[in-house]
Amino acid sequence: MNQAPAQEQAVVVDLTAVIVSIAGDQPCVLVRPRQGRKAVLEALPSGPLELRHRTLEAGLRAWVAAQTGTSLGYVEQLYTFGDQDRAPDHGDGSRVLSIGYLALTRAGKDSAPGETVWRDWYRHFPWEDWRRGQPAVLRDLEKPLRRWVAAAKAGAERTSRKERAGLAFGLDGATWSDERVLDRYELLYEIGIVAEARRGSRAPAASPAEAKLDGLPMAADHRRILATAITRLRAKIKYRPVVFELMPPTFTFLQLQRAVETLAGVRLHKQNFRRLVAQQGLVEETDAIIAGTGGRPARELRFRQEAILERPAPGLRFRPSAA
Amino acid sequence: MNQAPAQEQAVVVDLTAVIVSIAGDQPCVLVRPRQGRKAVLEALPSGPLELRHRTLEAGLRAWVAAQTGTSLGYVEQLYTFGDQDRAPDHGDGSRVLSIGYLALTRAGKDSAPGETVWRDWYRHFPWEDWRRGQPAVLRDLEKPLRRWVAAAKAGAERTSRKERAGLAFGLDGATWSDERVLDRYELLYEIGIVAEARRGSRAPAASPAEAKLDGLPMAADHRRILATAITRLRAKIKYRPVVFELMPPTFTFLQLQRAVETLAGVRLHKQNFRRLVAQQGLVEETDAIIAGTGGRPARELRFRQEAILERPAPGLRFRPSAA
DNA sequence: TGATAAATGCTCAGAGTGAGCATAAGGAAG
DNA sequence: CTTCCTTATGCTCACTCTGAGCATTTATCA
Repeated sequence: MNQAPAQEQAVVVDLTAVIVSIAGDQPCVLVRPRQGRKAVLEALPSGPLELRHRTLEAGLRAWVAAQTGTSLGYVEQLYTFGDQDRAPDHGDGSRVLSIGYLALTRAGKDSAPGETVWRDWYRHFPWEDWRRGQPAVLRDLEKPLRRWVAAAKAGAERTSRKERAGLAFGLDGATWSDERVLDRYELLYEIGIVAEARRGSRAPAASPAEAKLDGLPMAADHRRILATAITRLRAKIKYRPVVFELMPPTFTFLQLQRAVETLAGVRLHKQNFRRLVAQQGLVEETDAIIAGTGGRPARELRFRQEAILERPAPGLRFRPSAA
Repeated sequence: MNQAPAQEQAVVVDLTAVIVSIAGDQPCVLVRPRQGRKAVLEALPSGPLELRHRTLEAGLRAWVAAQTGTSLGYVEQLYTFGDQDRAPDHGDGSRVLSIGYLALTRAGKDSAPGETVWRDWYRHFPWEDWRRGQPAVLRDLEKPLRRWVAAAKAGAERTSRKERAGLAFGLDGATWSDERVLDRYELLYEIGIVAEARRGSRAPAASPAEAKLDGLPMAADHRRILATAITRLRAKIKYRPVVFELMPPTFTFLQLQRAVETLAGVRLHKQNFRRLVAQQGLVEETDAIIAGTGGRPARELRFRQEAILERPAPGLRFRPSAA
């Protein structure tokens, strides 16, 4: 039992981290430039699972600290990726599993530890940012989406494609859901719009028109992992007070609202957001007042730690607003 | 790069399946008896990841089909478990990762494929079934829980323990949440009530009184994986129509309600459940009427497949009722 | 000093939800 | 056949939650 049987080849386990912070109005993710086949691509920090780490999460924290100098606060396992044809290629025929993690930190844009840099995640998902109304790309994506639907022969398959595309991208009267980030990315991958889908020369190269629709690609399947992370985070802020992991110790209502909007990619109704946060008891006022907000000074707030334990689901169950 | 460096020892990846079905009023999970050190324990079906499987899920489906004769319908990845001190011991010092999966099937209790058997999951979690009111074990668990709280020195630690125990088990005015299955199990593990916690002779053996409090243990960390699965499933039925994966093609409102109650371990208000399901458009009436329900005959229903695609979150957002 | 922007307070209509009353329609007991 | 029990179904009502938007207050800036 000590010797692996011949057919058991090496399985390599990578821990891959999506480390998120907010800088101004940008949701940032920590990436490391990596030389790809043709160009320099951005890669998520990742490292091998080592046996000395007693838990997976401890392993992740250890090498993130070593590699990027960042000490992680909130960490959550996302998903284990193991598709053979989408895994990073180590060139030796071994099977690679990536265990994806989501981590939240307050570290700002200025601190760019090691070779890493903070990048706005919407560069990789330009269709996900609705804060200034419907993104321009989205209008252009509609055509290839409909073409893909029409390409199926009429019947069940076409119906299914139509519903899938409609649901993911809010076509045909469906409403846009901020949480379907992964659905949308996977659909674009399947259609072949996303550059990663064409790597194994599985699909034809993008036409120049199509290339413009795609966001910035990432190394290996890292954009998929990032999509998974955004999906999870957007869902989670609605029922757990995780935004506060990204906030400074004190803040104003509007700053908190902007943080949520930044992550969710939507605008919220100011008074209702305020009411929601206040009545959930998630924050308490300090005795300070913050001036220079561009208008009437705001009360300074801080997160009430106790809130985590009080309510069953103390998140911010906001909904996008029209304005 | 072909040869693994010396410090890279073998990582073995197991796929572990929590296969759930409903038989009568029991939520069943497929288990296989396995000889433990002292007694026969129940183990979840699991098998190694093989390289020929192009995706993890395909691998899971393949060996579940081979081993248990069951063809899985709904499958969802749960979590990857890798804690060194809680992993199954293969006896060769290798690192074992288990990727847990949740699978739902209609297969009934009678079909016991291979060496496997269907077992009521509440045997492993007797404190989770509130369908006939507060479970008796729960009253008895309160004492050791409070002792554990009191054992911490006064201050932050004790406060934290008090809040954690209260939140998980609904003590001190907190309300019981059907979704905290994993929290509760992990807390009992930490306290040492759960037999698995004492395996590595880490904690003293249970007093006879304490042993009665514990549910039936499972092999390795399988009870933890099962707890994770129940947690996920209980959460998911509230926002996705997954119950229907466990239902026969046609059913009545009450049967559907009983299925949800079985999974969630709580009683629901009949008329409101009915209204909820109906107005969500999750079901449609067939033209049949089912007699012999013990009262007035019921309309026969079937799941509306289209419902999956219509609403953003077409689950059953029920809440426990008093009656 | 007036315009503008932000902070805060409050109202109001509607949808959604918990509880429970009331009626209908089978089956079993007498 | 009548009565009682059980489940199926319909409907009401009080309340809470939420989306929207009006109104005021208090800074900053031209």
